[in-house]
Amino acid sequence: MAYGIRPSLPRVEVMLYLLEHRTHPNVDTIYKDLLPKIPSLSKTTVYNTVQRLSEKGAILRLTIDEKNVCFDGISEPHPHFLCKKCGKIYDLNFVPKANIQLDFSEHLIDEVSLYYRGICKECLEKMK
Amino acid sequence: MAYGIRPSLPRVEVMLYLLEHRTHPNVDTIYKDLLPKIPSLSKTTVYNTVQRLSEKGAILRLTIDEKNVCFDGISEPHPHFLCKKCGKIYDLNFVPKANIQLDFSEHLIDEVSLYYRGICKECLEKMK
DNA sequence: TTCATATTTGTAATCAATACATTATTTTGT
DNA sequence: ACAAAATAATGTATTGATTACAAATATGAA
Ligand SMILES: [Mn+2]
Ligand SMILES: [Mn+2]
Ligand SMILES: [Zn+2]
Ligand SMILES: [Zn+2]
Repeated sequence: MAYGIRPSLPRVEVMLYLLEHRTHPNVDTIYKDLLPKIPSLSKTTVYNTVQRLSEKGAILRLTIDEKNVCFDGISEPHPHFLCKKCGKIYDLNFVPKANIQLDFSEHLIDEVSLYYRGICKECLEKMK
Repeated sequence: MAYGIRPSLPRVEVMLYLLEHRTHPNVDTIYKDLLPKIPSLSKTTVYNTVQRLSEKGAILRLTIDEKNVCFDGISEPHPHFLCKKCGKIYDLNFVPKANIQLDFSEHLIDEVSLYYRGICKECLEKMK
């Protein structure tokens, strides 16, 4: 599987799930969706797996939703938008320029998250 | 208190606490620190208060720490840094330029968060 | 095969956050 | 000032995401 992770069945399936479902799901959603395919799967394994995958840099861990952590199979940093109405998380496909300005704080930075919140296009149209 | 919030004792004290303690505390910390001064305070009141203050725009609600929500008495948006070693949250005092580029996604955006994570200056020095 | 290691599983525990009912305080109208 | 209504605070119970932990299973090297 690369990233120095042994490609067990749950790990491969979680990784594939995240690559195929670009919805930024949480652990519970991943678990429920994979259970039919892997009946022996336990939720703890999903927790273990996303933990491992994210610490190795294979997936992104999002804290945009304060209810629970969400995950993204695309590990290149990119901005996200959370709709406060429907709860969906969208990708925003531009590269934030802010990342570059970090020289003068002397912390060692290894992660950047850019989060936007508001009402999504779809919800706006329903409200008209 | 302005922001259309009736200035009850707990509300004033929570607001003052956040203005005086620039540590981005969570509810439990606010509660424990104010309890000696307001012995009747309940944690539910602190939850209610930060909820009210943040929805009125008087304080910032941070989701940088996946364990719990943290709060900031400075309500102007500014970037934050979380140290993965010691857990401290620092202000980064530059204005991110990324915010401006949001035209072409047609969502209605009312909140922007820019979060950095890594190892803070202090922890780096201890490790030497 | 055998042993050591890594992984998975299931259950129990933790703990932040919320729900809700009760009490207290403040405001409004008289 | 008084009564009624509205708002706020409190305490307890509950929810629900996440973690801890121990037992079972699978993997890989020797
Ligand atoms: Mn994404
Ligand atoms: Mn701050
Ligand atoms: Zn929406
Ligand atoms: Zn630190």
